[in-house]
Amino acid sequence: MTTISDIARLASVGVGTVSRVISGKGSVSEKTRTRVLEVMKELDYRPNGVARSLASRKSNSIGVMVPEFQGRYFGRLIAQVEKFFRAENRHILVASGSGGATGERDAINYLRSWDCDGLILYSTEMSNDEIVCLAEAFPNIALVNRLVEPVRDHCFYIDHVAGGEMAARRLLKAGHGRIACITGPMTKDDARARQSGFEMELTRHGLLDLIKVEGNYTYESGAMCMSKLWENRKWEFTAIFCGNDEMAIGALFKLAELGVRVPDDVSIVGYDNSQLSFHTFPKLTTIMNPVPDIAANAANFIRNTCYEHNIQVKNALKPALVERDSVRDL
Amino acid sequence: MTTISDIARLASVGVGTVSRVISGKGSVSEKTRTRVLEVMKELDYRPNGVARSLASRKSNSIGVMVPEFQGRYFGRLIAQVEKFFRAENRHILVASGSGGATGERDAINYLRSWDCDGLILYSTEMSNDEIVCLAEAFPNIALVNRLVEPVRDHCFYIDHVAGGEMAARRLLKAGHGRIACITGPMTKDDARARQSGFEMELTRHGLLDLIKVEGNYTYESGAMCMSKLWENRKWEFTAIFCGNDEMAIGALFKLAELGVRVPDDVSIVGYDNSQLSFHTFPKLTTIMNPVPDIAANAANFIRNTCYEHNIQVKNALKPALVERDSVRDL
DNA sequence: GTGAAAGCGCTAACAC
DNA sequence: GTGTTAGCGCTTTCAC
Repeated sequence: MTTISDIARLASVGVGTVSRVISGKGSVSEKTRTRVLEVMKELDYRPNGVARSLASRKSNSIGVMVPEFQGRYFGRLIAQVEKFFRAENRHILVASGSGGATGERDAINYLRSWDCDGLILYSTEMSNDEIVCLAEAFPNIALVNRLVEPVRDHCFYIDHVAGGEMAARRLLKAGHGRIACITGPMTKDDARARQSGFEMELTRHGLLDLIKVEGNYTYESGAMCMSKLWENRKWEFTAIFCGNDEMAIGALFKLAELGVRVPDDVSIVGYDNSQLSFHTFPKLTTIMNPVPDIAANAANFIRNTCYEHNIQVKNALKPALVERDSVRDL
Repeated sequence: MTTISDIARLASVGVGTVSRVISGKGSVSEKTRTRVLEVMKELDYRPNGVARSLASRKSNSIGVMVPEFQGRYFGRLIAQVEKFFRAENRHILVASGSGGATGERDAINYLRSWDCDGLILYSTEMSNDEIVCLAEAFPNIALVNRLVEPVRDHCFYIDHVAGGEMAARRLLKAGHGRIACITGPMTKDDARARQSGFEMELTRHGLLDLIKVEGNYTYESGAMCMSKLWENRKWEFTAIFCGNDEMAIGALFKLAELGVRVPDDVSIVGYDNSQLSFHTFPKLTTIMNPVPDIAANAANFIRNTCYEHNIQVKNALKPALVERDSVRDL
């Protein structure tokens, strides 16, 4: 392996000089600079990042922790964050917190042990207290898709109440008055927020009753809830709001089996704008998670705290309605 | 930040001893060991991975390069690889080669600069020559989803010819005799292999002519090719083989618009077993990419070369048919 | 079983 | 402008 002193020796300069041409900091005469560069090229020299990081106490890399690598959502998040940092020649370290709080803790420890300058965390399992502790010990931290009150400046989250309201407004606008809901698991903050935004908006328009079934965000549960809704429907609904797209697609599938046409017989609004929602028939009207916004704001927050930027950031990001073909105007 | 010498001082031992209890190598008396462990816990000591890596010339982490983070495929690959290494307390570094050969080179250089013990690469843009060069300079390398002849031991790829044959056999078994194809881009090795396997199997059964249109693997192109096929169909086909699921779903969508029923009027076989294929109506019969196999074999290859394992690995992995609802038996 | 000391490849401070 | 040198936090001999 070629090291900096090999280069220094062959170029007949000191290691300090080589270091200066590598980093571009400090001044080097054009002549020496060229010579050093030549030797570097010739030997295919690649500065050792580990040593640089250790010596400078700065790794120029930021750690990203996601619950898992699968799923379109996390991929998009990672991709977006990476784009930002790659643009300024920094890198990201990715770790998955697969499997509960312990996994997440491990992943974070790993990231910290590699001297990440900053951390972007999508933690679903760790407790609020633990996160507050972490943020005290290591302030260069951005929390994604989660609001932890004591450290709200570090949080970049979606205003799901607003999202629920948007869904409701769309259905109201189309003239639907009898609406069913397939909600996400009520143990989850985001599921509750979506639903409460939805119901609040309905209430504001004088629509006080609706029927709902609780699912668990999976395709299967969507189909099952749909069956339930359909079997004992003394209550004739014309539209369904689903807590996420997967369940909406499960419902869509069940409806197709039942011979019910969407949107002719019943309208559906999903939530998440997942890739799937674009590939169904009919294409799903849904609420878009502003992943790029979240990623951008979290990344900028880290750039501010770690790399002396001074960019305005927004913590609560608004979702948006994506109009497609699953809602029919009455 | 707590360092190893802080621990040594507080536990009244030398740094060497602390190092031994951290690594578990060498012998330490039970008494000292306990004391050191206590101090470590008390100070929330986290060994610095960067320093360890530099000192030991071994990072216990392996680099993974994928073309992009989005898409189900890469997520699954990364997740699988990570599972293997996490199980033995090692970690993965992920980088995306977004944007052509340069991006891939950058990503690989980055991974190497961090002293990765081994590399698992999903390169789509770099030339064979360049890969051979790389493999000479750095032999701890596994190539995923690609066959580069001179270094075939390092390659873990799918036998797409076999996949094409499977698709053909399924359709043949159902009694289809007039078949249309929406192929992937013929510039791509895998698209050609899929198609040639398909055609070879047909030929073996005496079916010599078929109609085909070339797509580019996207949803949109699937829909467009389907239109083309449908418009000027002097040729009455009863089945379609698509080069991947995305195009198959595009075709499905177009067919639904056209009022053509699947599989009643026409059968479809896709390729890839993407998540999407499970969420369509009807569910898509398709060919499964053995991602877990690929990941496992590539990971084991690296474990053999980097970490003294001795596991049997297979280079050419066979896909499999996934039977669902888009093929009708005539 | 344990401590001291010499690096790992680099940066940064300091002399010149 | 440039070379020298002292670390960065750790592992790994090598004595004891």
